[in-house]
Amino acid sequence: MLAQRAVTQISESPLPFAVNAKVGAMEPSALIGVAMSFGRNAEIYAEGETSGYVYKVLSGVVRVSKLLPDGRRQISAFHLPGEMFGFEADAFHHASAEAVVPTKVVAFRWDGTLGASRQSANVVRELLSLAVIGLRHAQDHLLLLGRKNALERLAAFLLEMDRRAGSEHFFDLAMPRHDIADYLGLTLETVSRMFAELKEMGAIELKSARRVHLINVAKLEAMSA
Amino acid sequence: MLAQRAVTQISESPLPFAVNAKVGAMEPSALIGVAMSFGRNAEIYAEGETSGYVYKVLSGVVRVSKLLPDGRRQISAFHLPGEMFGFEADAFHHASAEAVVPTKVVAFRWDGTLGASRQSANVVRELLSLAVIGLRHAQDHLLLLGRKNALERLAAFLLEMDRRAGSEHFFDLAMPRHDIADYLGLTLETVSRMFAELKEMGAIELKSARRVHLINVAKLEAMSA
DNA sequence: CGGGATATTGACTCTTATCAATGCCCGTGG
DNA sequence: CCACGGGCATTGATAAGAGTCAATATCCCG
Repeated sequence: MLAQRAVTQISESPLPFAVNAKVGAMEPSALIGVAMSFGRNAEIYAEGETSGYVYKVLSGVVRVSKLLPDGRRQISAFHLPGEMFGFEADAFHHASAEAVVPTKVVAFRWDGTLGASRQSANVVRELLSLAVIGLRHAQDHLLLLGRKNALERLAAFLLEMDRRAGSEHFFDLAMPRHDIADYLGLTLETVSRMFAELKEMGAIELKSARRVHLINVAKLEAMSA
Repeated sequence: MLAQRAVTQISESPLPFAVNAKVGAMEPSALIGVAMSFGRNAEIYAEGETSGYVYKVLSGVVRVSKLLPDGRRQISAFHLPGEMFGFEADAFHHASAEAVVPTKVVAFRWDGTLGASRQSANVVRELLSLAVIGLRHAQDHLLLLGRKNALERLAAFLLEMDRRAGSEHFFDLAMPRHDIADYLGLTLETVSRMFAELKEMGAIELKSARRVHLINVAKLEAMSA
């Protein structure tokens, strides 16, 4: 259960550097970033910890999750290179973030409570745009968790991953079945069975457990509800 | 099924007025607002419609929801007086908003895509703060929908409503069982059964179906997981 | 090539959904 | 003032979907 936590937290090269390594579209260009590396399953920040930074993924994949006291976990999002995460309204993290695979991020100092115009207006505008996009993703995911069945959830997940990987209909999943299950609100066994079902229906093929080939995208879209 | 839609959309007094009717904490003080009234179940905006405004609740209750093609619905949030809703990253609404009870809102012109500094930096900062708070609520709700059982969901819902009503442990629910069910990802029958169970456990009392009295808050908190 | 983590598959259980009947409350009109 | 009617809520019986527990199977990685 806890084998997932605290493996290798390799915090590397805390060399402040001005931001010009543009990976995605948005860039808080007025902020100073610190590059950091994390090994597989390493914790980037934990729920309850004091915040003070926003993060941008340079390479790898990050999962943001919340835990119940008894260990049940819900992953709210996977973040791919170019995406930002870690926004908080107050001084504390209300979710935790971990590297799914070896991952590099840049941390930008950010005090959400900062009063006056200590930050450039453009940075704030960019962050607002990102936060609103995050809100939209969350609403979509609420619909998935609250109202879709297991097959619909997996179909939607595979389409989301495909789209974010470039819509080539052929991609590798960075995360294990357990993470997919915790993202989709299912058990890993059910996820596995739904993979089998999608295969039987001829909607997908699996080269290996992680290597996905979408055979019939239209069918997947129809069944993702 | 559709009896819920399009009852009375009373759009009243579209008199632009400078914002000084402070209802909540945040106020986009540089924006001009238009007051509007909506009857029970009236649509404030629909999914797919062009956006261009953010809204603030003056009185009443608003539900924001998304629908699947077959009619399954997920309510992502209920908004009470003082709260803002309707943020969009692009020109379209990705969810719909309706009045749960007769409701007054103020609509503020807002073009999220507005490039340069057409809006005051403070307004943007306030909206960012609100969006991040919305993100946090969404994460909590994802955990509820993905990982909590029916009883835990209802307990958490009642505690949320109590807190937002002033934590007097005695309040009226503005919404019917059907809306609670669609917020909690359950059926209305299950919601009703869980109310009965909470009563049997001595955690709550119901003066009527909508009038809730929290008898044992500690027990509710323990069981909301 | 071997071994541990990851994934699949099977048998069975349990929670919640579904379908259906009844009850309750409140506003309206006789 | 009381009876009626309609929306809303409760309760019951049964079914279905996903969870749980358990036994392999497979895939990397060293």
